Amino acid sequence: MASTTRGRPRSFDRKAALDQAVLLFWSQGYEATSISDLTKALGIGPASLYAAFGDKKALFDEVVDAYGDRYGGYMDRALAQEPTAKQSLARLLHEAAEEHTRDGRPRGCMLLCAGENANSVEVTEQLRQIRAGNVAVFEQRIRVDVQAGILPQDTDVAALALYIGSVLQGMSQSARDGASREDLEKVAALAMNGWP
Amino acid sequence: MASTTRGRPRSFDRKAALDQAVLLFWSQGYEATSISDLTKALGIGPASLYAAFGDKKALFDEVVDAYGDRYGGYMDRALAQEPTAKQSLARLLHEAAEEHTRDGRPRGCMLLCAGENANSVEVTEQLRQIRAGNVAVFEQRIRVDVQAGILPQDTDVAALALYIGSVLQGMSQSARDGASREDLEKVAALAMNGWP
DNA sequence: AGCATTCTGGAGTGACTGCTCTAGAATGAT
DNA sequence: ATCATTCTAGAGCAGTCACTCCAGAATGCT
Repeated sequence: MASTTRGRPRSFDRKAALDQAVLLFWSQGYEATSISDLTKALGIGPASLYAAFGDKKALFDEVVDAYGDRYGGYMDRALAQEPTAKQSLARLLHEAAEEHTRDGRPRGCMLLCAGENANSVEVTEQLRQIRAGNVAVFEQRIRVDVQAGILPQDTDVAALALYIGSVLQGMSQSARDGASREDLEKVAALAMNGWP
Repeated sequence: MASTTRGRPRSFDRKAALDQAVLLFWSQGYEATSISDLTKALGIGPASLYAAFGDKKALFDEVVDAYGDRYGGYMDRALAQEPTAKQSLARLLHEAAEEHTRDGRPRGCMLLCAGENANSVEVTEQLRQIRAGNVAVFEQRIRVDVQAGILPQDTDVAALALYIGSVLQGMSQSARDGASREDLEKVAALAMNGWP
């Protein structure tokens, strides 16, 4: 470390600042989180924030990446570590019930929450495509099981993937609305009842 | 009619203006819809809008009512016109698939969309409570069937109601994200597979 | 016709938005 | 020590926000 850079050193921890920004955007959304909110929370001036991250959208891009790294890992693990698509997605839903209701962080999924009602179409569309990407990953995982004969050949793969994605979004919203982990576990269990 | 009121008559159709306001708040959300958006869409000045509706929040309250009247009736009908809770809620989900994807109106459910990421906690909470009220109605309907012996005595009524509510919210979000009516019909069908 | 009443258009309110400018402070290299 | 470099604090930018003021226009009542 100690990357020898000239000039006055930054007076705040960039990584800690990014963490704070994740929490703010997560709980309030992109549009409703102002630069002033961020600088107040971080205890720095706007110039420092702009020097470190560029403009608001660039900061948000970093926030989205950081969110995936720090809070989104359970998805990949569930998909990778279970033998069947059904077990993978059941585990994914159950872990989502936990992740969406953890104490000390905003409720629900940031990829869903932060982009709603943003005046910036760009942000809305960005998160939308990440969500669509997740559904596409579900679809791939399910297709593997169909080809392996674990699921029937005539399985409507896309419909199943969208189903899981929709339930996930519904759980996220219910978490925001105050549902407990136990509540959401039951939702996840009921949702998997519908699985072929 | 011709309610004989003195003074200069209003130059615009109040009901049509309210309709327009519903569409704007529905598609953009409470916070992201500015008074300027509304006055531009209606072709009137801000003073006229304020004289007719009060402030932004009062207008939104009327919008919420109007939305329920004009677009929310399918819920009550589904709950009232089917013999069992299962049939009621299955119909509700299938009709939601249709309602959430109708051409010529914003996608999804306004009661979910409009309040997200609003700086006004009041608005967020207002819509949240309407949603909670809907889940409570589902719960009542299910409980009737339990008491009638149609559903097992040990049915977790609250969990089932939250399940339907969550799926509904997920469908609304998926509709916003571009899912077609057919896509959502399949989601609804899969969701009802999980029903006891 | 004259008056009280109600609405309209346009300008304007203070507060906030994302963002930038400027002066100076703190560093590494020379 | 000096210098280029990088950062910080604070004021300030134009633009937008919800909302209001005001003069005048359009009505019903008398």
